[in-house]
Parts: sequence; C-alpha cells; structure tokens
Amino acid sequence: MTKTAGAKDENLRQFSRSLPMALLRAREAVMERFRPSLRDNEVTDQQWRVLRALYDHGAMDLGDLAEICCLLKPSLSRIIRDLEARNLLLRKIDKSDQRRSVVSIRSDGKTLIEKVGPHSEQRYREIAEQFGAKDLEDLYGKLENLIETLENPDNQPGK
Amino acid sequence: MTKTAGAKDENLRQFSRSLPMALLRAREAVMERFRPSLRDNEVTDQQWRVLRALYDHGAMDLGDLAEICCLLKPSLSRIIRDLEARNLLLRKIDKSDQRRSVVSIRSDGKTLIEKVGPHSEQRYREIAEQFGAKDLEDLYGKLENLIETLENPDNQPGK
DNA sequence: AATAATTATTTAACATGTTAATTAAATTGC
DNA sequence: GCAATTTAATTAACATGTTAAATAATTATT
Repeated sequence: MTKTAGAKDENLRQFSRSLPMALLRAREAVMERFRPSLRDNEVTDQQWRVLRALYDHGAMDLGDLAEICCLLKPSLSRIIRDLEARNLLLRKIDKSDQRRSVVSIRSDGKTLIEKVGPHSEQRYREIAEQFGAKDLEDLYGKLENLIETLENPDNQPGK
Repeated sequence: MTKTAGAKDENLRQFSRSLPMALLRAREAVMERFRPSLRDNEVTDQQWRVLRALYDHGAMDLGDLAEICCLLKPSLSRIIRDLEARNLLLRKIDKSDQRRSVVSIRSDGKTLIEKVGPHSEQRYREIAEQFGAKDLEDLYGKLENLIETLENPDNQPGK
C-alpha cells in the first residue's frame, strides 16, 4: 500500500463526492431530457445554444456570442460556418470595424426555434414538477452564487 | 415580430436562466481552478478522472470505468490506449471473459496522482472557504438529489 | 451442437473542446 | 504618419463527445 487506509478513504471521498463530477452528471441527466428533440431536428446542443441566443438577444458579434453561449471561439467559428451554410443564420462584416462579424438569426432559424422551443419548455416543466419547482429555483440560485463567487477575481486566492 | 413581447420575454428567461447553462458555467468555473495543475502535469480532465478512479477504486473493466468516470466508451477506448502507451496504466484481458479488458493503475500513474492530488485538494479547500463549506455541502446534496430524481426511470414522465 | 441473440469493446465519421499559432484590422506611441 | 501593440477571428493539431456500425466473444434457443 502506498498510503494509509484513512488517507485513501479521504481521497476516495474526494473523488466520489467530487463537485466537478456532480455538476457533470447533473448536466448530463438534465440534457438527456432535452437532447432527443434537438436531435430529431438535426441540431447539436451547441448549435441550439447559438440559435437560441440569437433568437432571444438579437444580432451580435462573435465575441459576445461566444461569451453568452459559453463556447470557445474556435468552436463557435466552426458552428457559425455550418449554421450559415444551412441558412439558419446570417453573417455580416461590421463596417465600422472590419475585424468583427455580426450574426443574426434567419427565418429558417426562427422557424426551428419556434418548433423545438415548446418541447424544451415542456421538458423543463416536467423536471420542475418532479424535482420541485421551489427546489429547482433554489438550486439555480446556488449555482449562480457559486459562479459569481468563483468568477469574481477578488475571491480568487492569492490575487 | 414573430411573437408578442410577453412570450419573447418568457423565452428569454428560459435561456438566460437555463439550468443546463448554469450547470455548465458552474462546472467551468470550478474546473478553472483545477485545470492548471492538471495541464502542468500533461493530463486532460478526462485522463485525470480515469487515473483517479483507478487509484481510488482499484482495477476494473472498461464498462465500469466508463460509468464511474462519466465517459462514453469510444472516448474511454482512446484514453486507455493513450494512458497505456504512457505507462500510466496496465490493461489485461479477463481470462474468464475474453471480451473484457481489466485496467489497473501502474506505479507511474500512482506517482502522478500523488503529485497532483494535494494541489487539487488545496484548490477544493479554497473553494469551500470562499463559497462556504456548508453551502458547498448543501449544493452538492441538491445536485445528488437532482441526479437521483432524473436518473430514476420511475420519475420519468410518460414511462 | 449449430444458430440466433446478447454483450464488451473498437472503429469510423463527424462535431466540439482546447491550446497555440496565424491573419488581418484597429489602436497606441512616438 | 509609421512601427509596435492590441484585438477579433480563423486555422491547425490533437483530445474528447456522440452516434452508428463493425468485431469478436459469450449466452440463450432449440
């Protein structure tokens, strides 16, 4: 044995009770309820996020879109190329700054959102019903708090 | 406009306050604290999960390992191939069932875990301190409840 | 025992995650 | 006004996510 039983148990607790793993599993469990209707409509999770963000927030440049969708820019680049080829969105060069691209959702994209959206909302209501609407709101709030705490540089140790 | 302002606001709430997004952002925020020491030691998140699981739980077959690590089998296949080539783990064919591979951590793998592990535990303690140890435990418990609720087929609507 | 059905894993193909390097446009400093 | 720096986005290269198909070994059927 390389360590005492006590120390190993503690590590095991760390892994089995790992926060990143719990967040990953929770997300996977939730997404399992949403993915089928996305797949039925030939969109990936990420493509859906992009279209949904543009539908809700309107046209924006790729930097903002990446931030809102929680995607890295190289991933977004490929996704935009694909969605543009499928006529689901429109990309234009910003005339006042020719480095920037501004994208907006097209009518086919809107149609897709309006087709899939109600299914997703229904799945969400089912989750709220099973888990408890109040518990779900509470969980959501705690996640927001955690994100806020961790993203705020003032809370970063050693800074 | 394709819909009324009221309906659009409701959708916006759905996207901005999306549970999958909150889970994703929370996980990213947490992982940002752990990744640097993993990268410094040339392991990805997933490779770390695999080595950590084998270190804590001992040898097991690929199916169980995939389940524990929350990895799909095709991903795990590639990861095992890579880690084996780096001499971090050992793979053996199960003699009583030659379809199965059983993998176990090797001494180089253990060394890696024992080198990186303490850094991760320190980051975890910092998160607990900043967010509140009690709040963190509470959040963890709620995530477990959500996973349990969603993964239990009896709670699945329409089944 | 031979065939069919099942199970564990891998391969294939394509989408995304991730980091570093690159390109091109805008901004800053001098 | 031009060289150096910064910024927005893409490309490149490799790891992983995801689904479907293929392989190969085991189990079930008859």
